[in-house]
Amino acid sequence: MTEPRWLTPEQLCAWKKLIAVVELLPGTLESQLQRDSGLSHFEYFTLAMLSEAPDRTLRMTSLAAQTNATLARLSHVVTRLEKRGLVRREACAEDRRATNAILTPAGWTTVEAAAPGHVGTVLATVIDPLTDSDVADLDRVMGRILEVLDPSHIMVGLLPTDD
Amino acid sequence: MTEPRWLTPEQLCAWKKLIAVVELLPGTLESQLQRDSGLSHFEYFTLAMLSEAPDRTLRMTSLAAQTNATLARLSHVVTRLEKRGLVRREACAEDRRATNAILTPAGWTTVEAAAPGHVGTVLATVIDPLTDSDVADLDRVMGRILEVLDPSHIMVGLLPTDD
DNA sequence: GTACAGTAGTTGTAGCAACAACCAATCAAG
DNA sequence: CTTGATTGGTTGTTGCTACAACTACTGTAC
Repeated sequence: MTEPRWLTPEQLCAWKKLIAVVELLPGTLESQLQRDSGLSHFEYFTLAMLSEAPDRTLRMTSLAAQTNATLARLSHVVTRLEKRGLVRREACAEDRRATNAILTPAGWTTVEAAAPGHVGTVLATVIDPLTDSDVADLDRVMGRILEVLDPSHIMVGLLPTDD
Repeated sequence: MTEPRWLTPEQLCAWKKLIAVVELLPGTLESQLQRDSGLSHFEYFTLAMLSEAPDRTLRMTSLAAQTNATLARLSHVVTRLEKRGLVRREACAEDRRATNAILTPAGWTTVEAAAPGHVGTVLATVIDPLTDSDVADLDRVMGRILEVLDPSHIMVGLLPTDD
């Protein structure tokens, strides 16, 4: 085995901060959504993706890709959302293997109601502490990391538009 | 209800990238550690904290603080690590309510063996894609976000030193 | 048309984390 | 010393995710 590389003090310091954010941020978002809207972040995200889709409808496979989930995980989650009346399933006419997930009116109401609180949390925890130039740096640095983590750029559309 | 604030396009773009990193990075670290060392990231982190502590010993409460875990979660994890012979418990002499967690020799060997692979993954996914100036920006921006997420700076010591 | 590989999705199971209930030891007040 | 509050830690339950097995359908080759 070759002598392993190590991090410089500057790299270590930055790394520690990144890992701390990675550990703490999901919990913050999760608990706000859970408390204010009774949704996990993944559930919110799933509803949000559907709310932006044409006819508020997406194939399970494509919804799984947009939410960065496995089909199995998505299937379980959609089952729960279906039981709560926020989403319904429908057989796909063109390909009878396929299933469409459709946002119900109740689901639309739910995601519309949840969005402002969620965005408020994002603003408070991430955006407001940063200057415009910080935001630009964040964008650039995360972009470089993503080139490694997600070379095919599957993670794209997020958050619903307000309008 | 007041008109909710929204993100500017630049902010939204940076936010999307941050959230993508936050979603993808843990899985990458997790699977490397699981595959190469049979440890979850949290287990590795727990062992790493102990390996840096004086006498490789820490009170459960203080270990929980350093790993950003609840006492309940830590207790379960230490039980598992104890069954694997990587950690042992010992009643605390000064305060008989307290329990010390102690890294065993086998635990030390395990964390020493796991560290290079883990650090290699960190380098490959996060550090190497960045310039020195990117690293400095990352440090500054994450620092600002952490001021909100973790004002008391509990998350500090990480990763073992090589030596 | 039928055999076979690949695609779409569901479901069962096992393992881990969050939450809450719980026990034991300490500390402070009278 | 004994009551009550606090701290330190463990354990049981519940819910969610990963993994693997399975069904069902499609398309292609023969």
